[in-house]
Amino acid sequence: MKFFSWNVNGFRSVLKKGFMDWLEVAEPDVLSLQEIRSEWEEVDLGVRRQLESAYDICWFPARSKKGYAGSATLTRRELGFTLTPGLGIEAYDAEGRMISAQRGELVFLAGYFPNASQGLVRLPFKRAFAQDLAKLVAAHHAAGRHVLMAGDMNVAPGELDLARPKDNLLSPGFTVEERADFQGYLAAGLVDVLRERHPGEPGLYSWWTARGGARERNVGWRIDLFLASQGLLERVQDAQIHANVLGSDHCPISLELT
Amino acid sequence: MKFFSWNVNGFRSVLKKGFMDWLEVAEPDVLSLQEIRSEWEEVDLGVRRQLESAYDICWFPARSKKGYAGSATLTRRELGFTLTPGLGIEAYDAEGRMISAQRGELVFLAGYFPNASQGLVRLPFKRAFAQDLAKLVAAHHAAGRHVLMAGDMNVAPGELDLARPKDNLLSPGFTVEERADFQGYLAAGLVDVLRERHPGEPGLYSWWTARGGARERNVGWRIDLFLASQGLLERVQDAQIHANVLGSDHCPISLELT
DNA sequence: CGTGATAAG
DNA sequence: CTTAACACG
Repeated sequence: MKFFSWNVNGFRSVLKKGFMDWLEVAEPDVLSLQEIRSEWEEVDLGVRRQLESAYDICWFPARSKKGYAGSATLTRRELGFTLTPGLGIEAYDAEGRMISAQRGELVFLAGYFPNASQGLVRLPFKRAFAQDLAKLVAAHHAAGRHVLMAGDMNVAPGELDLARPKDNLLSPGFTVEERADFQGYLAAGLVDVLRERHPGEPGLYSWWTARGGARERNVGWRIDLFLASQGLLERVQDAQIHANVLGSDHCPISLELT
Repeated sequence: MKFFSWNVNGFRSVLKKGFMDWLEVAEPDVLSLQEIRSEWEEVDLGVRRQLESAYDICWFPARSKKGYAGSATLTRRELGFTLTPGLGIEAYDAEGRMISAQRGELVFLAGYFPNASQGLVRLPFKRAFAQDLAKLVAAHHAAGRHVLMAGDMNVAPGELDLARPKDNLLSPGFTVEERADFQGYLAAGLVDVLRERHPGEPGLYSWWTARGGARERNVGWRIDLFLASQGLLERVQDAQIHANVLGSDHCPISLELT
């Protein structure tokens, strides 16, 4: 079962840049999209029909602000996932942040984690979100469920996960607070799958600023992640960063489960 | 002496679409631009230097709102025009509407006349502007000066001056009020030069909506005009609409004076 | 630097 | 439909 996650920075934008071609090649069984920045009705009708023919779709745009944030989860129809938009917490759900997809004892919890923003003005919001999410993961574990958490987490877990750690100690996405909250996910029993499989390997990034050729020079951040319950690790076949896939300032990441 | 007027709908935009090439071919002696929508400092430095090498330039952007309206007048340096931004009436001058260029007994009064706007919300403003301008023209005439008035006047003088007069009797640019105010310019002693030279000729337009191929089908309006003092008419060599010149939703117009 | 909303035309 | 400002990332 191939899981993908991609912050598309505007679904209508990435559609113009070959998203459907990518989809045909990647063949995800489960796909989380972030920053869809559109209502489902605003998406090209042909695309909608094509996607609906193969996938169960939970399209979850922000209610709070048009064209802002939002996420979607698509699961291959035959897999029979149950899709639930939101965490049941209005502040996050109004921004279309997280979607649950459940199938048996597996919960796929994916979406667009808040950005701490310029001046860290949304750091408190982001921290509350992370802490609420860690509690939810712990609750799933307590109930005997496995969790696969994915998305644009807007935090680089460690120094290895961004090209310029020293320059970004106070930047949104690398503050001590954000990294501490990330540790909270691990404390809840999750594992950063890609880092687990590539300990010590630098240069593995999933986001590059659009300014000044950062992507060509691979001056990036690894902020798009798959975190898996420890009990799920033996089922992980593969975890990848598809840095060659263009169309957004983020690239897709994937994880394969038996 | 070749006078040109062109609503460029964003000077930086038209620069990308070959404005400088057009300038080299057209060789205006005097050029009024409307809807420059930029500060002079925002214009490409090479372009600024090139223009400054040949022209005296009065760049008159709106103070009231960034990227809105504004006009400019460029006169060939050797002609020795005196350039004065504004009419001395704050409400108009804050929007960078009109520039005077004087040389001997000739006053070139050009710029971007207000648009009555959706719902005619600015019709009162536009009427006040037109009436103040007519008074100014009359004053110049009383003082023995000739006036050449030009620009995007945002009014089609008569039924012949737009493709769909019946459909636009209540539209901004063709209301009875706007046409009455246009008559005020004629009452002040000005003549619509192009119409004077082509009485009864339809299809002479200078603006076409960007929506739905209006320009290809020549469904347009003649709202960019040269009006000349009666005493100036014997010096008029030529008056043209350059409908083939692209780059804006308006095309340039010109008038040649001996 | 790019996406999308918005105001204005 | 297009320009430009703006918010956000």
